[in-house]
Amino acid sequence: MKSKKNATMKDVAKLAGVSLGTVSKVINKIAVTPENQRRVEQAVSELNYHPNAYARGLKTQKTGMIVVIVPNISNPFFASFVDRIGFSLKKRDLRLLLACAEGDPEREIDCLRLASSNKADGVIALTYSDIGNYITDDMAIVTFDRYFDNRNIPRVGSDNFGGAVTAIDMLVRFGCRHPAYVRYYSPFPGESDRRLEGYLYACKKYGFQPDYLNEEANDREPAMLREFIHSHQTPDGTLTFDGVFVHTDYHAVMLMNILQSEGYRVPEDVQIIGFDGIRQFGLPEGKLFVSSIVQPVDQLAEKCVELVTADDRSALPTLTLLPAHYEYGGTTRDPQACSRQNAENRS
Amino acid sequence: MKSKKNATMKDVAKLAGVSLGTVSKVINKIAVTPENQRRVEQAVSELNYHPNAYARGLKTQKTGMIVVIVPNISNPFFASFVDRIGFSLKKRDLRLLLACAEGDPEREIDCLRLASSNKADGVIALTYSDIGNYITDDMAIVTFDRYFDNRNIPRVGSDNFGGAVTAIDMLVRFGCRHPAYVRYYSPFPGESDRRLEGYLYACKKYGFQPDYLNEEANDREPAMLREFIHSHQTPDGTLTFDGVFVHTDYHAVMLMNILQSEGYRVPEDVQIIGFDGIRQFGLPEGKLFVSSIVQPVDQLAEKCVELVTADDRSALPTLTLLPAHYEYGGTTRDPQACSRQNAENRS
DNA sequence: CTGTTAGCGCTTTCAC
DNA sequence: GTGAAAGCGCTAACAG
Repeated sequence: MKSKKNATMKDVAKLAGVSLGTVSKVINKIAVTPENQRRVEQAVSELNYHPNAYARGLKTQKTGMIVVIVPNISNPFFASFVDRIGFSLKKRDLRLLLACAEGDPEREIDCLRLASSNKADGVIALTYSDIGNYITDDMAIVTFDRYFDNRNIPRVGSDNFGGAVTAIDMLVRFGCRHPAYVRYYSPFPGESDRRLEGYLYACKKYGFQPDYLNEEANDREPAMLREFIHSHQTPDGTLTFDGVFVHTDYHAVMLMNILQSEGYRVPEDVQIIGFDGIRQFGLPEGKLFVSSIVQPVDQLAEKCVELVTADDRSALPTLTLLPAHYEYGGTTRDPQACSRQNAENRS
Repeated sequence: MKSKKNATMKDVAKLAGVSLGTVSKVINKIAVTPENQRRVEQAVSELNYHPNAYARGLKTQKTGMIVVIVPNISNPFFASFVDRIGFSLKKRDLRLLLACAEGDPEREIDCLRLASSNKADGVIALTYSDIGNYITDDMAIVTFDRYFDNRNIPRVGSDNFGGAVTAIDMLVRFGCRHPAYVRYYSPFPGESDRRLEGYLYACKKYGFQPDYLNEEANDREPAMLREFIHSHQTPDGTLTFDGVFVHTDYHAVMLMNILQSEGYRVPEDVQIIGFDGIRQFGLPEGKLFVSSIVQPVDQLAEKCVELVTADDRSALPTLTLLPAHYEYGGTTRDPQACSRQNAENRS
């Protein structure tokens, strides 16, 4: 077992007393005589033989690997997305080649190349860089959320518009009459832009005056939130909004902390609903940081894998939207959830 | 560009009017005449040529890929570990093949096989399954924390003993006189077992009576914590411990929630220090969930990569321990941190 | 420095 | 069914 070179198909053939082709057939589950089948299997286990993936890949031009590009994996949403992708891939006996771009477009382009250089059979990309021009028409690629100009790349995402409408519906149901919206956006167009549209649509539906913060992601995010709060204070210190739908859970928590440090109570004075459904410690049953519109990560991942592995890529849907749902996370005056929680505490 | 087969080295050679070997040299950065260099480069870009990784791998028996095995990637500690591994790998122009075992030993063994079947050059394993017997002597493998019997597998981890001692040192410095310890452990031996030893050592050092909960991970963890609390209540409701060092941040939060639901204040009545240093939303500057002994994830990852890529594996250290440090996260009566935080809130 | 050539380990015709 | 043989695209050893 020590430093011995790996057994090759040739070795197996010799030991089994059959030809190379026969061994290959057994490995690839093609019919051979039971006798030969047995002898080959015997030799395989005796030599602890495992087919060399590279030789096989060279021949078949298939690698069994899918590149997954995400900005990073520390972000809990990306993490759970990758986690579920891995799960869906595994079901199909595929491997996950992870590429964390860390905001470096070079890195993403490099990963895209993996697909061209036959190191991977497909790419699932969740990216905020401008790599549209490096995507060649022949590669199997699916993007999450992100839209690329001039290209017919299948896109998968949550129903952001519907999710936003749900957020406002919920805030209204829980007593809000002045729901605001806060968003820091990436400069790249994607499906999550629909959250603003959903907010505006819901405002019109309820006859509310839209009131929102809509800025590009930047370093002054907390400061801007503070300013937003101050600019909505009446002389007696109360706020002109009583609920906020926030573009992401991350910013929802940021807003909550700032509101609290300014002496406002959440959810008593201001109710908050975020977006993403990020759970503490990444546990499937983990607590949400805030009440949120939860993205259906499992199904999103499965859909991405389904599309990237599709046999016929010519008939793929350009856009696939999956429903996101509201879930209580402590920052809404949700009567049902509150009573449920009390019950849990008693247990 | 559409459906055209990828250009091969042969195509490049023909277009450039040189031989295969010359092209290969250019690709592998071996000296050729400037004229040939130019012509080959020209042809390469003209044909958009990329070397086929599988053909190359077949020849060189190198793949440029490292398998990273973790239980999952939703757990923030594993996520940031993988994130940093990716970073260290990238510096060396290596790729990360991610395997989330999801507690399935079969899956881990399968990944180990990748290394044998030449699909990967090495393995970094953070695992809680019993896969020791499937590790062959010839594979480049490094484990995080986990110890395998009878095998000389390089191990990397935090200085768990030292970290535990620091935890108690800190609790004492912040006024504790009765620090307890709580731990739910995995049945597999690893370096993190040293946390208990560190606790016991520190108790002896300070002349404290050790007082701890030490159980295997199970489904009744919250219930057992509640029982632990109840069994430490004096008739007037106060607790016989005034600080708890908890084996992980995750359980530290669990304990904190239960203590609070029982009417105790953290850190006023009970101070808590966890272990791991998990940050909210995985941000490098993110808030800790609890005061904690922070594992040096960056250095741990770098060390793992360093060891797995070492040229001479015969002289590798069997164990490499990196220092973990205390960091304030709201659950200790840390005077310095409190004042710092107040300053921040004012900003 | 260059071109030629022999494989790396496997799959896949193709006659038998 | 089976075995022989021709490559997949690349690297490395060799003679020129």
